[in-house]
Amino acid sequence: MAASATGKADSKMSSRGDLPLPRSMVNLLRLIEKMMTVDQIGVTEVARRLEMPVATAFRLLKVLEHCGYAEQVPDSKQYRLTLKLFEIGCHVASRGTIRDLAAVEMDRLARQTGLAVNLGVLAGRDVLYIHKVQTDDEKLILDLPPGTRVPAHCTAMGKALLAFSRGSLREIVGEGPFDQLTEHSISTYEQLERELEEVRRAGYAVDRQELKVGIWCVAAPVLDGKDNVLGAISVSALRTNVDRQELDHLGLQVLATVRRIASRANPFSGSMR
Amino acid sequence: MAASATGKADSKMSSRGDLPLPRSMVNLLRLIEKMMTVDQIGVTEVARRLEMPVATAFRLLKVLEHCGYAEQVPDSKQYRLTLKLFEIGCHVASRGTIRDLAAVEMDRLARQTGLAVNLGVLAGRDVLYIHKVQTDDEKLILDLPPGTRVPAHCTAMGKALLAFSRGSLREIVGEGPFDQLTEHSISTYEQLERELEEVRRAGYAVDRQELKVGIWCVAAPVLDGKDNVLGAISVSALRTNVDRQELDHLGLQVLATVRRIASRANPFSGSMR
DNA sequence: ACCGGTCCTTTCGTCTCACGGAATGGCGCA
DNA sequence: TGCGCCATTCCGTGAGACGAAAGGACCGGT
Repeated sequence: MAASATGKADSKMSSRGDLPLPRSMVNLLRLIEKMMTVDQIGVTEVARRLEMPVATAFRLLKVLEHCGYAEQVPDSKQYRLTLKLFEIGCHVASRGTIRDLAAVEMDRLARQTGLAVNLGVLAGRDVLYIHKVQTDDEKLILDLPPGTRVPAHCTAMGKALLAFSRGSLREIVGEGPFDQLTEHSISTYEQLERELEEVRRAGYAVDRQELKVGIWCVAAPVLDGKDNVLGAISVSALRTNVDRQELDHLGLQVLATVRRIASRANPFSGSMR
Repeated sequence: MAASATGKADSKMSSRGDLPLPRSMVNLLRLIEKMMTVDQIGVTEVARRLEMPVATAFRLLKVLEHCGYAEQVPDSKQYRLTLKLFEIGCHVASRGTIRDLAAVEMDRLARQTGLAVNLGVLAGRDVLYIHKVQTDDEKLILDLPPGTRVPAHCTAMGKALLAFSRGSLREIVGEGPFDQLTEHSISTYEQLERELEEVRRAGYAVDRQELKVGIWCVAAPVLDGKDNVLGAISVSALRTNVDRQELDHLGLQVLATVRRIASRANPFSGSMR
């Protein structure tokens, strides 16, 4: 992530405006992002929302349609995204991540504990959930479908990921103060730093109602041979169903799980974003 | 040096003939599709594979990078897709499909039957798998992760989808003959037509080793109020674990499941204005 | 039926800006 | 040390993206 600080020590001010990026292509991606939030959308509304003439919006939509990313609904002549992006997204997720490797072990852990198990990676300052295994009724408690983002600082998974990440913590999450999703959420940078130190000592992270009242989570990172963080596994439980001792036991179970996952991942090392 | 002898050939395709599509945007999408198949890729290889000058490939990659769709891995200065496309894909899948509605009922069915349960939709002549619920050991038998495509004519799910689809069968699957994935697969158009008639009569479809030897499947479509096909649910079992009677019973269970799913989907329907 | 509105679609002249050849500099390897 | 491969940058040029405006289908109201 490099960042800042004197990449090219010359006097050229390069704040941000001087990198000339083709507008048409950027607009195409902007259109995709707009379309993913709505069910279907017409040409003129695209033009309005993206601030471009209708002819341009029309051209963009036709490109998406021609390439199979969008389709025109017959009745209303509006456009909607097809599932092609879903296909692509699934490919990306099972290629660049440990999802497939982890799935089997996650099942085992879910069976052992009877709790919901999640797999996620760090995406900026958020946790991005990749895969989940949960037994029916847990859906009602806390459902984190694949593709969901949650601020890292208030989840066990996020803390596990942050604690073992390479980059500087400050660059990743910023200075704070952080949003508090519950009254128990971490809010200051110093608090987070102390917590992560504790996570590193224990090897796993604990979340006591920091994300949602009534929920406790335990999470541990999956590391490759060179201590890169490939992702993290978490289990979530109703606070009323576990006590402190069980929490420790859960921690050990999660640790055992991530070690088994790690041992399946030999040849790779890539750090996933 | 690599005589890139091939002159430009043409670029404007294609079936439509007279609609001029911006090459730059189409190339951007082509790049995404190429990148999804590899772990990481460099500028020159992109240029080679997509038959474009390196400067163009470089520009495309920078657009993806700037918009968060790709990142440059520090060591090898090559590029890889980030999980942004995964996020987008997940949004699309849970917006335009019945995945979320179906998930709970799929769990129930998996528990009742002890079998693997899949949800899919029709994508051209293929079935596109959206979601699955399976118990651990079934993974080894037949694993169809989300995003997978399988020819519709040789799966129970595909037949369930085709049987209740609106469009003309011939336009969807073509004339045949169809690929046979096993010796039991349907291969001719007439055979498929007869089979679909049977499916419409029974209300559910059966696959006896047409997709994979040793596997039997049962599937039924999820219909909305206006008999549009929203998707289909299937269960898969080892042939040695079920007999004919159980197959009928499975059919009824699947039918009950899809009806329950359909009853959850009142305000929405696959294609409303 | 008529009219006004909204939307999708098409056309066309203008000039932007994407293109692509070529040069640069870094890196690994023989 | 030199060679080869690579990512990155530069720049002149003309293909082609842009965007205003017109065309046409549809709808709801009067």
